[in-house]
Amino acid sequence: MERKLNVVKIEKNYHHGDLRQALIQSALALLADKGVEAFSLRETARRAGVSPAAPKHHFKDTRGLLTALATIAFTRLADALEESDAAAAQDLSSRLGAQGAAYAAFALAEPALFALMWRTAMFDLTDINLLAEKARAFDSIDRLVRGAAAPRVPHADPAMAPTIACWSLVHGFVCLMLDGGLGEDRDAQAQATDTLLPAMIGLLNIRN
Amino acid sequence: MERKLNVVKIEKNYHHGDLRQALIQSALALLADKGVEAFSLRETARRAGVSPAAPKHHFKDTRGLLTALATIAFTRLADALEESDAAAAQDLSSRLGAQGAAYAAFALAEPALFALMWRTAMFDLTDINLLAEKARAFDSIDRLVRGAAAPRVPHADPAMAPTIACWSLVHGFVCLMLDGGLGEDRDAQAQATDTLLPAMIGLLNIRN
DNA sequence: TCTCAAATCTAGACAGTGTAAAGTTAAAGC
DNA sequence: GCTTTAACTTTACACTGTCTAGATTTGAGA
Repeated sequence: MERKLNVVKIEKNYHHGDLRQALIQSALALLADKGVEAFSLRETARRAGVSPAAPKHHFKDTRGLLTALATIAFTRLADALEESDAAAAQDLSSRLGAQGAAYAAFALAEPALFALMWRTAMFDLTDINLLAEKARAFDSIDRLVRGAAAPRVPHADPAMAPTIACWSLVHGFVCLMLDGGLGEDRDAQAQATDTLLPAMIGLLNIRN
Repeated sequence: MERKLNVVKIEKNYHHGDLRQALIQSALALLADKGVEAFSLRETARRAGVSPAAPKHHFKDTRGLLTALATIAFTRLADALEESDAAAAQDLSSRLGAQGAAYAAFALAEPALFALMWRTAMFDLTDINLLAEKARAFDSIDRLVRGAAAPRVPHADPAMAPTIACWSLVHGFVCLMLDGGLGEDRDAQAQATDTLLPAMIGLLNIRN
């Protein structure tokens, strides 16, 4: 029954070929489908067509897989922020608006992935790749708010107030929206993102 | 062996007396101990000294219990916000600072309970008591930011920008801090709450 | 006081979960 | 071609939530 003639190995092999990548894809799909709370390693393996214990060879455990997913999430966020800033106009306020919109757009496009990023009990927060991507995202914000020439200081330093304020404002707004703080109406949420968010950013006294 | 003479029934009865309340207490303790992710209905029952299925009579399921806990959380937050405003000075900026500090203090004092409030997939977001307490908390913020005389409008209304901005800023800051966005150093976090948060609120253009 | 129904809890079971240990298969290295 | 090693399966165990049926206690009515 099984045709073994195909050069491209489509039929199920014992060795998968690139199971690691396949698992990540399954996991991303599962996450998007069911959300963070309903995520399951077994279901991920099932979707990839392998046994429940197969992932262990590529990720130590669920935590390991989720660490990889969170890293991907931070990569995508950092990319989105950098791109939005590169494409934006020259004046600061519109650049701030563009980056805020990019942040919100990313979160609304992949809410489960965005939620995972902040479920720090679920993955390894000290993972070096994850930290790098997270720092890249943060730097993108900081570079815009405090200026490319501003000296790097610890997060808790008073000089960081504008950056953290900007980040907090947008992050908080997005979280409240996704987590039911601003009602459940999807249309109202979209409208809030389009009109309310820029207005809110405009209330912030940022000048560099 | 068992002394039945005590008027106050201390020994273990088949009927617990007030299992509902006991379960809530166990659940709150468990939540504080292990966090939201590690919460378990069976463990809650175990701590209350009853069988795994006992909670069903008082809460339909885990979701039901968590809805009760989230309602308690919103009640406490609303209380804290109202009290802080009642005790604060008269000028707007210090009142804003006080309420922001109260919000942060609540979240830092009970991080797991605070986290639960926004895990909207875990409980019944349409519960009428929960909605009432949540609205009370929101009204406390809105009353301060937009003034007691300001007309009530939908959340997405442009007039809401100051309120949502204020809430988003503080909420986002607290979330970032609890979820590792601002590093893991507890001392730095405490310092950030004391010095950075007021500075950030000061950056907001609020006048009513 | 006795009885009986309702409320409350226990016991047992089932389908899920994560993951550890041991066995099987295929590929790679010599 | 043979052996080693990596990749995967199988099996098993301890958890989880929740369903069912049954046991116990309480309280209300006769």
